[in-house]
Amino acid sequence: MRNYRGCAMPTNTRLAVALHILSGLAYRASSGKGSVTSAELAGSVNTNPVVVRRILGELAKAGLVTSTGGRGGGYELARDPARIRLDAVLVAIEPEGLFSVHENPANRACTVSCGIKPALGQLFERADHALREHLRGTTLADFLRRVESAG
Amino acid sequence: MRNYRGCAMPTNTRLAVALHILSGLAYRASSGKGSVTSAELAGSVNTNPVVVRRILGELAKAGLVTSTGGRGGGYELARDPARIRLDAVLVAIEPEGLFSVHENPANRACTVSCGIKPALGQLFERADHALREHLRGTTLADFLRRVESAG
DNA sequence: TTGATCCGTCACCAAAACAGTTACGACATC
DNA sequence: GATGTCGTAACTGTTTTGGTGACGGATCAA
Repeated sequence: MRNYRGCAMPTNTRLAVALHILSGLAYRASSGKGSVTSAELAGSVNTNPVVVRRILGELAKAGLVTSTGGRGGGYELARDPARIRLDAVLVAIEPEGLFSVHENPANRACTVSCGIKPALGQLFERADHALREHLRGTTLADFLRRVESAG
Repeated sequence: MRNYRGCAMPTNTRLAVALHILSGLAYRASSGKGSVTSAELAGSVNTNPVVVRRILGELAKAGLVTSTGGRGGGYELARDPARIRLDAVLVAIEPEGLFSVHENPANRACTVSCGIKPALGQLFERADHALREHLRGTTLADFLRRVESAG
């Protein structure tokens, strides 16, 4: 599908890249190896190490990964892949939720205009919650198994 | 929250505007009046009539509204608000789903890189489905009641 | 101590999408 | 025919994203 400007949809690939990175870390952890550098991960994702480090920075802030600097340094999962639920990844990457209410000031003469914002806020909050609940049912270990069986 | 560039999140307001517009049409329908012009709706949303018409074009393609040109023309709901489920609105506005897989070519030497795309595709498809199922539980009539009680 | 890595972050660029605006043709109604 | 409305094109400005180079600071090995 194309939008009215004839361009493809936007939709971030940042969640996809985050899951790719985390799968790489989980895969490496299952092999018993130590930390992984941003350059190695960038080679797997086929992008630039800085892009990988930016996303890893958000995952680190959320407590999902840890990093060590210097020679032999890199990134590791902060805990076992079976204890990382995918809703935590979504929250780390998109902390504000997926939908947003328009900021346009309300037209005081219009009933709909005056009531729309709280109604939308409640609707979007519940929709985000439903999405997170769904993702909560899958762990990173589950996801890695699907990646390995798909390859 | 702010992202790495210090800017606010993106996230379309197009779904919010679409629900605002549809609420306006449903509200007018409940008053027994006829069609509503894009200029009237733009006054409620506080935006430009062309922005409203663009979104209404997508809703019309999805069969949710109809339009009539010429003097006295405008937009009307295609069916009763109690028979419009909000998942249909999401599909009309975001037909490709909310998430997308990165297009970077796979690194053949990497197990994760080779298996990530089908795994992400399946995960995102199921997440979108869960979200649509949630929205399916609310009709435009339900939503309008919340708008009216919130005002 | 020195050097080699590696993270963390900044600055910059190009591509893409959205919101807003003006304009104009097509069409229906009066 | 005049009026009013949709449908759409073109353009601008703002914002986000992805990609790239650069550099300081931290860490580790020799």
